[in-house]
Amino acid sequence: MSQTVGELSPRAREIVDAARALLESEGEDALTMRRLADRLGMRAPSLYKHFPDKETLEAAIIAEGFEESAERFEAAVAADRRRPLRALAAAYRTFALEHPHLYRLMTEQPLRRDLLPPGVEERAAAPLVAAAGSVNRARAVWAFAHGMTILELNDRFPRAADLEKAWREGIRMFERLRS
Amino acid sequence: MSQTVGELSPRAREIVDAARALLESEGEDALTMRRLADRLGMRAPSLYKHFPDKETLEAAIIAEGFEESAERFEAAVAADRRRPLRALAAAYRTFALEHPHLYRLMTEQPLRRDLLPPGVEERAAAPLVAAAGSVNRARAVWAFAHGMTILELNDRFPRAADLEKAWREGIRMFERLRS
DNA sequence: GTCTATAGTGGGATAGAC
DNA sequence: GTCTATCCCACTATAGAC
Repeated sequence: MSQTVGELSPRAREIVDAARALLESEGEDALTMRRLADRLGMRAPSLYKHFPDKETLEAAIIAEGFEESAERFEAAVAADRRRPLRALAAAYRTFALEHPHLYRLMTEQPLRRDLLPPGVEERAAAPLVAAAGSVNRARAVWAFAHGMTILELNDRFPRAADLEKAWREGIRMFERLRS
Repeated sequence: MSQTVGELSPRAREIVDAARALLESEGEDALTMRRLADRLGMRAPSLYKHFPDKETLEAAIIAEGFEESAERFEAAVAADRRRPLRALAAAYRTFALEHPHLYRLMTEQPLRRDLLPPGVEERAAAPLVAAAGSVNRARAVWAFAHGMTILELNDRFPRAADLEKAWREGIRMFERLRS
């Protein structure tokens, strides 16, 4: 079910793993070629023997993120076939809150699709398109989910806000439209 | 109806204006103290006689953004009392697309409320809270609108996507819930 | 309120030896 | 595939003279 990201040499794999760990623990600003090299016990210039530039390395992390979130979404729908939108929303939020920095890297910038293995984005999107019933409705649901998520990550809701309730308000609506 | 941001000296006003112009024309990365000083025909260190740090200067720009968007939202609701949510959504998107870099500055990071004149955020939010009927519903609508907006700005929808349609799908739902 | 000078910190990336 | 040395870039901010 799981699938490896492209064809990476063993050393390149280690570098991606370390890069992701650094990103997830300290955020995007901490992901520099120097700090990454430090973690790997090597010098920054050596990294360029494995990746042509930083963007390509980031794309490898992003591809992993898409593959893992796709698995989550597929499992969520499989586990609750009665209310796929609700299940997807919960899985979406959970993934983002568990991997906030990865989620930001995946969503807060234009996607370099040319640097990704083909199909990874589509696979992650497929369960939602199926559950929403149309592409436009899927876009609206995605926008709602991303908005809730990124505003929460950016600390834009009041501390006392009942976000579960706001999520439920939104999902309930989208569910009604289906019937 | 319009209101000035805090009490700024004339020179400080000029600096904020230039900073905003620089931000809007070239984006957040271009808004550096050096480039700002260049535009004003002065040296970067001189800016610190007017603002204690960059964050405070940015907060002045953000406050302006809130005031201007509040005016837009109030006018939109006044112009279409039958469908306030639809009017607000259109005004929201228009403001963001007209001022993409300002919109990013206003939404993509935690808000330094301690650096803003009191009430500016609330005033901008008020029309939506009134139109949505409840705070939680307002949060859901905001999340949808912000999601649509920022995903568009981040170029995450396919070129061919009919975003008008996706917006309509979302708004239609939220309108139905009211009745 | 402006300047010069500068501190201090960091970044991505390349050349060329081994 | 790793290294050293280095380039060139950028930033926020402060001290102190005028």
